[in-house]
Amino acid sequence: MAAHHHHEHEGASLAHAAESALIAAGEQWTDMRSDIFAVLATFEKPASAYDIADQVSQRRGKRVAPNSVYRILDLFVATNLARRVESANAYIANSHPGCLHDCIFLICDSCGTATHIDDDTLTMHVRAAAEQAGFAEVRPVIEVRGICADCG
Amino acid sequence: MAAHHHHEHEGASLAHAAESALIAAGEQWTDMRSDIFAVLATFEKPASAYDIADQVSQRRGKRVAPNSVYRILDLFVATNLARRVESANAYIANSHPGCLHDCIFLICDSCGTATHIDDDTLTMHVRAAAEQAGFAEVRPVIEVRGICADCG
DNA sequence: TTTAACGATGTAATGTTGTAACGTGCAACG
DNA sequence: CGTTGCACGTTACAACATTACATCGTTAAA
Repeated sequence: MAAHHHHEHEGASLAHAAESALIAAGEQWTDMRSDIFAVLATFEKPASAYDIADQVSQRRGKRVAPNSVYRILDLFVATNLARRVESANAYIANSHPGCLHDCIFLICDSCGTATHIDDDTLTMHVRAAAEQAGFAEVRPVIEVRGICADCG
Repeated sequence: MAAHHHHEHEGASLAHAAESALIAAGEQWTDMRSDIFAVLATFEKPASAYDIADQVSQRRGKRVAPNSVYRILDLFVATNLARRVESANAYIANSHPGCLHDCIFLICDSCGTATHIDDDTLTMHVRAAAEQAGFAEVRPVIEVRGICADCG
């Protein structure tokens, strides 16, 4: 089991880390992006683009179309500020933007919360298996559905 | 690396294996189920429920609603005759129904084909990591997106 | 033999998730 | 000043998925 330690941001600290990471990627940190990231970060569970659109609309007092949310979510995923949870069609803020590695999500079928694990040894094995099979530009999607400790 | 060997069915042999597995699970092997499985098995790539609905409709000369297809696909997934590819919102026939284990899918972003790998050592580690975190009734979703050897 | 129950499928409507195409506003730069 | 490029708005639509209820045929009890 590989240990992997790093600081987990939260609240304002996380927002600031996200801003820095986005700037570092040569992108702008606009009001809209800031709002979307802030809303995304408040969710306990993976949030759908539509959930986010609703919240951001409220916060701004003006309708924000899902479309716009998707655009920015895509950017966030591309720049590692957020992750897409494939098995939930939803997104989750990355609590340590700037730190790049594959991660493993555990999603509770009962309460919907997602917890996130890092195990680089494991993910490297997955990558290796895919590359062995001739795959390139490998992007692992490792998620585990189940019942969490609280719901069990 | 754990080796895992078993017979890979195809064509009529696969259909028969599927039938046996479904019967063994205490379910019926109806015409509709047979048709849906047959169509699913012809696809090279993961097939959406709507793709399958279209093909089955043609084959039967009568519209089959996506609804009906989803019902049967759910059954197939529950009984291990098929798998859902989460990152593609699509389904793929299980080439060895009756043989139960987690599997890893490699999906090409370019051509869409999915190849399937078994590595029980790897999947057991994923399970172990999830259980360690307090999860129960664990169901791993391990997929790798990338560019396959043919498209590379 | 009727009839009740059940499982499988049909039908229709609707909800959710995701994209495409194109328009507008604003700031940087010549 | 234009013009260029990026962010965002607006509309429409496509793709994926579920819900509720109806129908049909087989089985099993009365």
